[in-house]
Amino acid sequence: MDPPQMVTYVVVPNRDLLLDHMKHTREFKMETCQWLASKQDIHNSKVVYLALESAGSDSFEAYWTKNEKFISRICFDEIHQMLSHAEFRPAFNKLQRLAKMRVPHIYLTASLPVRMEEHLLLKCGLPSTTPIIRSPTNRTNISYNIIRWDNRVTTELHLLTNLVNLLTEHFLEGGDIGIIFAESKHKVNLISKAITHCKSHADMNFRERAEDFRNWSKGIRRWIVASTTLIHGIDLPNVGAVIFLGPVFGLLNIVQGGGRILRSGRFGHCIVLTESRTELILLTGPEDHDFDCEWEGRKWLRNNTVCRRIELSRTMDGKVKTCHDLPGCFFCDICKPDSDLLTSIDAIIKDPGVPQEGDTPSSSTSCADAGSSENDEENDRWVPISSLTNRTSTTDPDWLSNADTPSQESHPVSSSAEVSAPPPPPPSAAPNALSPASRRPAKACAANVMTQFRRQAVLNNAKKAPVTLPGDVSTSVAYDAALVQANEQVKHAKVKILSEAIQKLEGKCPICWASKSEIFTLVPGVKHTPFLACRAGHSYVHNAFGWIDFKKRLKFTKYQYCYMCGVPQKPYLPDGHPTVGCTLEEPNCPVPDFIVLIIWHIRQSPAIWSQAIRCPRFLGLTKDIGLTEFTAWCMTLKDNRSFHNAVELVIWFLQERASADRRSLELKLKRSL
DNA sequence: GGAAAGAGGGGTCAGGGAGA
DNA sequence: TCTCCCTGACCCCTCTTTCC
Repeated sequence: MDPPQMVTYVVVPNRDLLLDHMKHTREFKMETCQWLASKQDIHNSKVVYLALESAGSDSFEAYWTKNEKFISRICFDEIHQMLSHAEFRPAFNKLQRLAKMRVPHIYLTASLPVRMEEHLLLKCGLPSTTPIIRSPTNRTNISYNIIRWDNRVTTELHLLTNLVNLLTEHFLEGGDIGIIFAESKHKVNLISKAITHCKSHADMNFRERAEDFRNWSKGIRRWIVASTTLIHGIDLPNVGAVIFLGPVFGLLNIVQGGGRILRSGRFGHCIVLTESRTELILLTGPEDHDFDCEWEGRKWLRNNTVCRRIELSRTMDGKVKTCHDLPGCFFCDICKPDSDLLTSIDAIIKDPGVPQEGDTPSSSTSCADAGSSENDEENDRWVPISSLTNRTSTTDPDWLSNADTPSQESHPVSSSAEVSAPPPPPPSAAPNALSPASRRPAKACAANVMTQFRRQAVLNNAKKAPVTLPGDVSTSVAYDAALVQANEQVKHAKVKILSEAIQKLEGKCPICWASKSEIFTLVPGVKHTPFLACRAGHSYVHNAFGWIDFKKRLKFTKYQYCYMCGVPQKPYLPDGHPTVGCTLEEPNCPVPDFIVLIIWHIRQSPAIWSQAIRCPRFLGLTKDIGLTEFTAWCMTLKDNRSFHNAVELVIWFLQERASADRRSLELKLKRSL
């Protein structure tokens, strides 16, 4: 009898991509299949694909627990979606449970901005020492262009019609096809009806969507208009141009969508249309939860002076590259403002011609103005200004101050400045496996691959290509699996402290308990305003309502913390707290606003606050920290054995309080004796 | 057997209005 | 003026169940 063969499992988050992978695998004469909860027999397959929902299911956990010794590795494709898509696709949050599998894990992505590496490791439940191997994401065959148009001169739909015609007739080769990306399904429908007659978004039924995709990919329809659904995984060799209508939720989508262009290596155009009389608000800096790189996208669109590739390469690779740095590069609109494409587009913008009937659905000035509710949303994202911006004359002080760029001239200069990526460790300096210093982005390797192979082997071989799986991975893999379990134990110990507090304070006022040591029982129907009622008798209560604003600013990871009280949910659900599930009924949270109220109490009590900022567990807390910074600190996740800092601070307070109560009791006992 | 609906996992945000 | 409450919209997916 033949021994059972070892199998590679690959988790793929998109159905189209999964089917595409299976097709390619079969082309290599390899047996493959899709694993489903309802169809677990994999026959002789050596590579087995799973949908995201299947990978996070209880059925698959039971399956791999039973078959772990026959699993050679598990791979995760397009893993950056773990950050950007987890909010609306909760199945991503369930992938963490797979970190316990004692097999090598390989995480693949071509679109992970450097500032998100730590976030991704935390989200995947991986140790911070996990080696990351990167290669540059520069696509020299793509020309990036931002086209500003004036809604007093033409309409978005009319401009788009002209642009599509121009590209089709003069810039696309015979079999080439193009994509238009829009932010809303409404807009997709509108443009499809008026221009492309071919579309793709999630609300279409499977057959209609597949048919439109087939017509487009075969060139029967030269253009398709799509929501961001088509941004991932479309691997066609003949996409010659991509048009974005606005920033499309962030720079990451522009990189991803632009990446669809001519995978065969020929030159292609990436064009972003932006209305010239609107300005994108630029906040002070990227926020931790901005996983779509919306901030970088706005910064990129505001730029009128320096090479488009600077922000792209800085965001994605942490290294600044311009068109002039890359041999054989297809120049962007800043580096070659007199290209044939830009000259032709300028002519369209200055003299758009008479809009034809059907070009625009109403007398409004753009697709977004078609009288839809989406318009309101778009207005929220775009703030009109009176002055026109100009490609060559505008100097954006914010851009310049943040640019780290070698020049403020209107044209880029060659630069090899490396902004943030630290140098790799010398081969001789073998770092401690647990030391943060051991995690260094390795230099270019065979592919954009993140691996969890043996650390030393990867670090030593980081510059060699291709990466090969070392023969003996068991020690490292077992170590990582054990680390995951140890982290879980630490978190469960913390949950026990929360459980005791919740059971004690159910239906009670936590502020009365925290500030006066009195257990005040809340009566249904009788209002007990926290802080105000708790300090009854005081003439004035400082910051009695500030906690409400603080509460609105706090944003914990969705579905992982109770939205009413802030305590963790499964698998770290405290005893006495129900699972906050998907029901029509209001969840019966026993301690509403528990975390936020206790945090506010800590911050407003000088003695406790000074104790907290001295605590070595809370690095980053300072005496005069502002509310914005404090809120950001509260939402920060330190490591895999911690909850968000807010929860950690409350747990610390509960521990301190228990110690004080214990000491007080002992003192009373001594006195009574 | 195929198409459509529901579930998953549970909010967030903005805008408007009422009441203190 | 501030706080609280209500309403409606929210791009991006896949699997399972129900209905015809």
